Amino acid sequence: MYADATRAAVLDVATRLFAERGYAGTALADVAADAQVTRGAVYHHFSGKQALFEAVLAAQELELIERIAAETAEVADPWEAALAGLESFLDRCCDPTYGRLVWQEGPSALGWTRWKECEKEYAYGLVEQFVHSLRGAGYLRPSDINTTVWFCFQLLGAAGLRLAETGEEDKRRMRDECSAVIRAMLLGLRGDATAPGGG
Amino acid sequence: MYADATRAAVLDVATRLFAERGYAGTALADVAADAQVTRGAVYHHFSGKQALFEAVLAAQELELIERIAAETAEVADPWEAALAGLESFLDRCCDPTYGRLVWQEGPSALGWTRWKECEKEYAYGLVEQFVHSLRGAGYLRPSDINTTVWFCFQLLGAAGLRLAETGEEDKRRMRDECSAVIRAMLLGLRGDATAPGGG
DNA sequence: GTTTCTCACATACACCGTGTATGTCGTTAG
DNA sequence: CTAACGACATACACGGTGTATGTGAGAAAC
Repeated sequence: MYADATRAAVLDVATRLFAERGYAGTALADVAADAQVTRGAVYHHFSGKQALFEAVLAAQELELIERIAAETAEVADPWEAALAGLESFLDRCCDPTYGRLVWQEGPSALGWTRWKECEKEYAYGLVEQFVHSLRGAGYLRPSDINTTVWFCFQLLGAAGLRLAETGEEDKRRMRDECSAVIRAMLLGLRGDATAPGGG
Repeated sequence: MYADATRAAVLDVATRLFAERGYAGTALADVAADAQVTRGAVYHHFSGKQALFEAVLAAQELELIERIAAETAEVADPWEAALAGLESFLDRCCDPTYGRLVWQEGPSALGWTRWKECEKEYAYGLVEQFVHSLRGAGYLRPSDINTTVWFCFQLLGAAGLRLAETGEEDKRRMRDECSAVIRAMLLGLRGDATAPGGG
């Protein structure tokens, strides 16, 4: 019963190829060939190209939210928890495939609407939680919460993209620069304008 | 000599269809049909689908940067000029097609790299100018300027997307909410943390 | 133990969309 | 009058998705 292994191999190859060549630039024939099966096998396990991509995406996002949940669980203060989540996210984005798949290929491949639907389950939902808890703790100046969530989410996406296109040698530095700019912008959202350095 | 009229008609229809159905969802046959010509005419005036889209994009962006240049020319203070540019941009984004074409379909249609190349000429370049003048005037806390430009650019994109997906009846309110959140985030980038209300 | 059923794939094909090569018609220049 | 060129239309080749059908191995039924 090698079915699971086949499925995993297809998913693995698809992850790599979608990240390397993009969604449109990757034919299912290429995926099948690299996984050493035929297109028939791919269609047996996934209902189509888009479904395969969504599976790839889900795997990427699940890995992220588990990591973030683990690293923010012990932090009591919502603001500190959000910053911890940010750092965790930025670390994940240093993986070249993550940012490309989720932030770049995602909207392009699934279409704007469908992508956002998927994201609701993962990154977007996570940001929503953090922002709500920040507001609950009185950290945010009053403005429409959904709009705030949206801009925070896009801020993370901007970092993901930036890191995805940054060469391996500059990645560490870029990660820290992204962190600094995002932190500064987030401070702008606070009702109080005092900045506690970092951490 | 109806060549110019034909070209304009194709460009016009393409703008509408790309905005309504997306890049991938629009076949050149549909464009040709709506413009009451054949695909041959489309290929006569544009070298291909991507080139047609780039022409559509360029027209959208040119309209924007002219408007922004006009409305910010008389503002002396760089910070106020940037805010004036922001307002002008947000107004433009209330046109349902602009945000969708530039921020949503753009990267998807042209691919990440090519889109950014195109944007350098238009919106991205404009943001770059504003940020440089802000830094020149000492408004920005020291951090990597390119990263700052990038995040500001993406902040605008986030607003463009948000407004593109907002219904006509909520657009005015959403516009103002976007303005408020962006202004707050921008204040976070200032060296001084004092917020002069708005304006 | 042979038949049958189903799972996991492979093969073959129909359809759609792009791009390109070629054909046609009207206008203009010499 | 014809030769050339611009502005299209027509026809076709190619690549890619999705779907329908074929096949072989193993489990289940009897």
